[in-house]
Amino acid sequence: MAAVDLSTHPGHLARRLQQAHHLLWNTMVSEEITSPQFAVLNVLVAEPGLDQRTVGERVGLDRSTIAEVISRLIRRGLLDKVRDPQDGRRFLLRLTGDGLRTHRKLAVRTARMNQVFLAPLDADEQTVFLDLIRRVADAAEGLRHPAGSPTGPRRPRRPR
Amino acid sequence: MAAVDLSTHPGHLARRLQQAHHLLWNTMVSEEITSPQFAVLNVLVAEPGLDQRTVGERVGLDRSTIAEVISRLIRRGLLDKVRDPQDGRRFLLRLTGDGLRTHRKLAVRTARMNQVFLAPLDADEQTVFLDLIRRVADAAEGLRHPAGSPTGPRRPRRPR
DNA sequence: CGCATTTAGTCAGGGCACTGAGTATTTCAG
DNA sequence: CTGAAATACTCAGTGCCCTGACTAAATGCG
Repeated sequence: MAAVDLSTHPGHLARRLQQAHHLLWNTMVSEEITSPQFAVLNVLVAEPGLDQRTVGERVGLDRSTIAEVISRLIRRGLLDKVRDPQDGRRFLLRLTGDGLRTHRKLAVRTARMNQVFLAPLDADEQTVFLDLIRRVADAAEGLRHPAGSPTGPRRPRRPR
Repeated sequence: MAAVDLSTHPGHLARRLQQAHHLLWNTMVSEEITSPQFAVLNVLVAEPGLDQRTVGERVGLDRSTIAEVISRLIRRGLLDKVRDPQDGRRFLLRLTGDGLRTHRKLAVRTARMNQVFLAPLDADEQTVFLDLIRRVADAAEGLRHPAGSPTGPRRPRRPR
């Protein structure tokens, strides 16, 4: 019987943590707008007019996934997408009035939800918790793009 | 500009953590067998002959998701599913020889992967990390089934 | 016994997440 | 200027994850 204790496996715990968060989000924040969708709105509040790829980079989603999320937000009327006149490959993204209102409303609820979510930990532990997750996630992501500029403007590339 | 710093949001960090883990799993453990699939194999190593629902409960998956995961494992020939002669609703699950061998192989690699994943933290921090995640996830799950037995044998229920 | 309730599993539908292949546009070396 | 390479995006395919509606089997009260 070589079975392993899953509760010592960070991957398994990470999945359970995310599921727990998803559940709480649905009950305390919104059943319509998901957490990744909110993350996209949030990026565009700070930086209107970004293109899809960059938004995906900011929130940590690949090009395929960010395209789906964005199409749902557009369908809901929270976002607009227009061709970049300077670069015909890009689509520039901008919140609609509705998108901005939705973001404001959800931001409040999200803050409340985070408090409830972290309530089992005291203030010090909460800080440590976030810090440890960040360090592990950053390190693992770093294994993918070993060197390279940490997400620069991404304009020219030496063509060999 | 009421944008929020996502790096202080546990939900966002949890998602990034899981993505990072997924990536590392694919490169260090297996591209065929996923982490949830391994979790199912692992449960059945310790407790052969469980039914679907209970397996799902052990690994933290609802009945729909566990059904999909199990059907993939059966398709790969790692699992067998037979009707419970005692209870015609249930399917009893059991590893095949291939399933057992696969579990043994992956268990080794998983242990190595966990070390790499947690390498950015020192030994004490690793313990704290796992403990904090567990506490937050457990508490949030507890919000769903407010009272009730914590996953007992689930036999009789008082019928009002 | 007989029917309502509970329970195990399936199915449809929606959303997140990745890879790999393909299209259109831009950029740059020659 | 022209063709190769890079870039932004789309599409197909796979897998995880949930809810809600449904089917079939078991259970238990009356």
